[in-house]
Amino acid sequence: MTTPHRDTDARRRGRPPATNARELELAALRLFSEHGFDDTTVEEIAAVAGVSRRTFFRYFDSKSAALWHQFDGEVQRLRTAFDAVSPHTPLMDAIREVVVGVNHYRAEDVPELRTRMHLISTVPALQTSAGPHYDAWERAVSDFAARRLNQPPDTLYPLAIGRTTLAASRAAFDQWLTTADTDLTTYLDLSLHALANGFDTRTR
Amino acid sequence: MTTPHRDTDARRRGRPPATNARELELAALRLFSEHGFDDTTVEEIAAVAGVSRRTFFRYFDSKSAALWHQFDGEVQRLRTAFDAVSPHTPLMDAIREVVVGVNHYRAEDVPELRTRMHLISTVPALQTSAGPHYDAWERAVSDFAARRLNQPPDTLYPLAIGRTTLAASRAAFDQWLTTADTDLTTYLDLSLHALANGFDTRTR
DNA sequence: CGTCTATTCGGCACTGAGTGCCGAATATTG
DNA sequence: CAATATTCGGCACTCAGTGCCGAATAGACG
Repeated sequence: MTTPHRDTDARRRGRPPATNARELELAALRLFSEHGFDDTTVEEIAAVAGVSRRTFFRYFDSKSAALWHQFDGEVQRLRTAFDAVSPHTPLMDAIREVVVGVNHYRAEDVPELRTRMHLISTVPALQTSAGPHYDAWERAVSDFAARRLNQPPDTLYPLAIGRTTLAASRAAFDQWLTTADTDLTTYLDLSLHALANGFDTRTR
Repeated sequence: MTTPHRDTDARRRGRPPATNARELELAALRLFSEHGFDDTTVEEIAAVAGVSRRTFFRYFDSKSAALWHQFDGEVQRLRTAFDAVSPHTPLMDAIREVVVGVNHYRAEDVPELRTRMHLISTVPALQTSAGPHYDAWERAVSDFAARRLNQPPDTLYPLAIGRTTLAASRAAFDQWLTTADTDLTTYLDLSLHALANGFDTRTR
């Protein structure tokens, strides 16, 4: 991850930044939607934000990274939510509540979220870039599970719980994308309940 | 996926292929291990196999695709195994048995498998390319679950089952990679049992 | 105000992945 | 031997990503 310029502004010394990650992200999101990911060059994204190609790569490691900016932010919100959860809530319940809680979006943010997730789940070149971002998300869950189970995070159970939690959540996202207007959190809750039930078809 | 030259040989007409996907895969695997993925150029891989750079891209869509050749083959073996499973075996049991069954490897194939999986799970540029390959694997499971549940494959339950099955299997693979010599299938069986139990910590 | 220093920006040059195109090479068919 | 089918190699091109360096622009300090 690039850590170029701290967003927290108390007016620093040198030349002020001409843009920021968020602005570049929005420019990328717009162009990707209009012309497609492959037919958009970094040059064009940078131009929309009013900076040079070189500067784009100071904010993002790759062309696709711009789309993962918000997602990466969710990882941090996940971790803080896990830190705040009651130690008496059973493990899988705690995970479900945290994931669902982090995914409450304001109505005005939903269209952008839909656009981004639609791109991520349809454009092959973007699926291709998902790996490291998903890993970080999974690790947040694995670390929590590891603390609860009193095991190292890279052992079977914590690993499996982190990975399957993301897997179930992604299924919920995909389902949400193809439906008209059911709430995202409804699908997340459903999918994570199913996970905690071992997909027992009798209990549905 | 590139479909360049049918491997099934009954001696066709034109100029005979100078290499094949398997040979290129082995060349890539060796160079990636020795010099690292990033420090290996497609030019070098092609040279080891005795062909030109241009020809490499006739067999694989990308430099990383060479490493996924065997994995992609497993998807087909998964599908045929699912077709052969007894309709009376409960869903999650069937999935576990099929996945475990497909992952029995001959002892002489294990070193190559370890090398490949180690590269896949440690090199960022390779994690980055995993998405589409994982998707195909998941879809094989989702399609089976969909038939069993009598639902379309792109609905919540089949989707979630396909994705979480891969997630649990990958956790088992990772655990197997970090241990010395426990059998892979042992971990797979453990992880998929845990999945079917909803990671109920009381039953362990 | 003038100078120093910190920080970002823009441009240049370079490597390497991936692609389109076309003629050369090499096989079978008749 | 001629026709046809198929793969190969090479060239040229676009674009992502990176290292480097000087220019630009701000605050700090005399």
